[in-house]
Amino acid sequence: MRRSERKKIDPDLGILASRTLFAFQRELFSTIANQGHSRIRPRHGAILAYLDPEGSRATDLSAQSGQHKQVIGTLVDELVELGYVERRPDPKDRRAKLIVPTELGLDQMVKADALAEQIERRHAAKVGAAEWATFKRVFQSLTT
Amino acid sequence: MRRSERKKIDPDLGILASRTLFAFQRELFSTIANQGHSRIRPRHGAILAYLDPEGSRATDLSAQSGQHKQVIGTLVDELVELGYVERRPDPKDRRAKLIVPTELGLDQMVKADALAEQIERRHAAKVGAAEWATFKRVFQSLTT
DNA sequence: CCATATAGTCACTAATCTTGACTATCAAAA
DNA sequence: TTTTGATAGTCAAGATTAGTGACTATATGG
Repeated sequence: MRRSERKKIDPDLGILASRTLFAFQRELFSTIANQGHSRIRPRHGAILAYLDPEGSRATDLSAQSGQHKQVIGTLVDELVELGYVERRPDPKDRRAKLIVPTELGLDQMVKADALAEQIERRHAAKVGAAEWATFKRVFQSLTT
Repeated sequence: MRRSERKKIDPDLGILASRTLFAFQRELFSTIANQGHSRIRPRHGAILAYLDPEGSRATDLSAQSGQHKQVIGTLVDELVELGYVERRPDPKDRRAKLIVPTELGLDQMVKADALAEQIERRHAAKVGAAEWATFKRVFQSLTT
């Protein structure tokens, strides 16, 4: 059997992960674009996916998303520009700033979370609840 | 519970996929760098992961990797430069060219495949063979 | 021979990632 | 209190990666 064929029948973890990631992003961002959030790109997910409604620090977002602090800074600039978040001084640490979602940001976050859940429910319905539970448990254990 | 905490306990599919992908790429490419292939970057995986030892067409690589033809062209240029592949006319179609791995390219492909398998075996050993089998089956079904 | 589709490349633009250095502030030891 | 080392965020620059439209050569089916 040719190598490319073997890869098609039994794709490795990297191939599966990248396909899943890109399909997920495509669906989520194209759907959410139709719900009033057409200006944001998958990129901005690094912020919005982890942001707390009460506000988060850039450093925490950096650690959670795995992006460099520099990248977080740029993305926050863009999201401020687009009206999704604002920067406020952190009362607990004068070095730090809190990234706080605006109304618009909160709306995006709620909708994105709902969409993610909906996508997962669809997969779960397709493969069965038990299999899905196993899948997610194993998946999560890989990244720890 | 804070949103960021919830995301940590029960990360969505996108978060899991991106973590898995990046961890996999990091490990594979840093290990393979120590095995004599330090010049190639994860990016080149789009070619090398799908390349047939007998040679593949740019169009097929483009379809399999999901990259634009233009990107494939650039990556092939680089891999030619680095001595991993060469372009040969396709005897079956004079418009097309076959991207054929050199000795060096074949060596990388064999090692990369072995490493991917090794990473998966490690995960399988950790979670148990049955769970791993279910995991991979469900994972694969997501992308079809 | 002709019309239409396909393989690959060129040229260009936009987006994204990575690094190193720098200022302000913190936290804790001397 | 002062010093020392770490941390938060930003600036600036460069390297890497992604996306588009147009173009040439060849193929395929009438």
